[in-house]
Amino acid sequence: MILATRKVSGVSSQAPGPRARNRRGQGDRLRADILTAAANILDETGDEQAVTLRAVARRVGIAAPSIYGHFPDRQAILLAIVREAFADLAEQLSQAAAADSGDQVARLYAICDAYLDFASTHPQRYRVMFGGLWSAAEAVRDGALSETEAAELGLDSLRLVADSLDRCVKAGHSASTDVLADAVALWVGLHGLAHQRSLALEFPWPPDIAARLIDALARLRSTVDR
Amino acid sequence: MILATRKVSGVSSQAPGPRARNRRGQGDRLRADILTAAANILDETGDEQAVTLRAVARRVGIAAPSIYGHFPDRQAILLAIVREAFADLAEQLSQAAAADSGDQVARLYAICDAYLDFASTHPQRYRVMFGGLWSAAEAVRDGALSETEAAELGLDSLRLVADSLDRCVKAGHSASTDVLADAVALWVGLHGLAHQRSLALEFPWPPDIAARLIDALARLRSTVDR
DNA sequence: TGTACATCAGTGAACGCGCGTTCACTGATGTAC
DNA sequence: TGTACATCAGTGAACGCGCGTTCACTGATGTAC
Repeated sequence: MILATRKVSGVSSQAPGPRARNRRGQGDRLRADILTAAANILDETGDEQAVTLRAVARRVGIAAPSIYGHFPDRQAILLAIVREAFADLAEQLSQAAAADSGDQVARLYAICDAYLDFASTHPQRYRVMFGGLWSAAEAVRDGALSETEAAELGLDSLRLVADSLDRCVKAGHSASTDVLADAVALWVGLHGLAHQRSLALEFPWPPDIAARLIDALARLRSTVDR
Repeated sequence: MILATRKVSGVSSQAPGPRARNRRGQGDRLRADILTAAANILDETGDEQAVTLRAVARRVGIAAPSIYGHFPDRQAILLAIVREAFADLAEQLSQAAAADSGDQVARLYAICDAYLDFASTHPQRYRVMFGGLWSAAEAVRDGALSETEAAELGLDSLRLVADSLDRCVKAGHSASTDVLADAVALWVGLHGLAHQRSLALEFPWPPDIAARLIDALARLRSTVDR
């Protein structure tokens, strides 16, 4: 009985059973399974080091060397996760931006909220995206990531913020005179809040901290134009 | 000859020679040496995982088990580094605040600049302070750090910012109506910039990005009071 | 002034572990003839 | 329609490595008598 209990708890972090082999031509499915498993390990442990080839293999239910058919090495898995995470983030923001009600300030808010939501939904992944141990600089040095691609990584989000801020200015709701610079400032502020919150330390955040950052950095005029 | 060259390059990351044993009663010196060595490894590699007992011992020039006389385990070393780093940061900010010229805005700027300077001088250490793999939450869970102490970690800096902002308000230079909340927002903004810069990715920062954040978040009135 | 002895500040060898990676392989699946 | 065979999608055993930690120890240093 004790043994059985042990076994259950020991297996809890693994896939339910041995995995059925993919049919011919569908080998790429394993690639996707590897990525999800790795992302899950990351989200659960919050530790990049926990994403080992062997841990990933255990969870997927395959032998460790099977991974080499799909990724050249360990770093490639982490890089793929980060790439996917940035793509996810960009899509979430796009969706938030798509609901265009005509109220440009509401649209900017929706985008910023989506950003903060993404970070608080996947705090661990967010931390790794922005330089846990995985650092884009390192990946560039190793040649796993081109320099231009690295520079491009968070830029989609920034562009969306900048575009949205621009609309606010044009609609007369923002006093910004340098939209790009203010967009960068706003984005940095959002990142600061998102990152600090991702550390999961209790902190008595002012309830309106997000609005405070957004209003100030986007130089929004109050509703009753002052 | 080849062997000699190898030896030199192999030793390059270690202490110059074998270390002289401390005299009786001065055993605590080793503790300090261990900490500096660990901090240096961290600054050079930017990798918390590189701070291994054995790597630290190699650099100090002692045998690995000697560390146990001073630290109960590996985590204790990292925790001590982080504690020290936060104390350093607080002191830097205090020094910046001490030069009180009577111009409260200049004082606030000096404090903020000191914060950003600290981060750009020790980018790797800064990243670890704010949740590289070492996370305060983890240390609290393991009982290595009390909850109140963890909450206290960055608070000195925040208090200094809040106090300085308060002075600006009282001198009529800031329009803030909730000094604490705005101080938090300002601090979050500084952290966002400091952290993003610590990733060492090239990014076309607007030259006045810091001032932009500080002015907006501190709700500073322009020189010619608008 | 001499000496026995406790203490301090470490050392060296060894342990078991999980890791990334390599290697030669296997067996089912689809395809050419 | 049958069959030989290439290919695909993996496996299992093994390697060498550096790690954290434990253990029994050593030799210099200071101190009590």
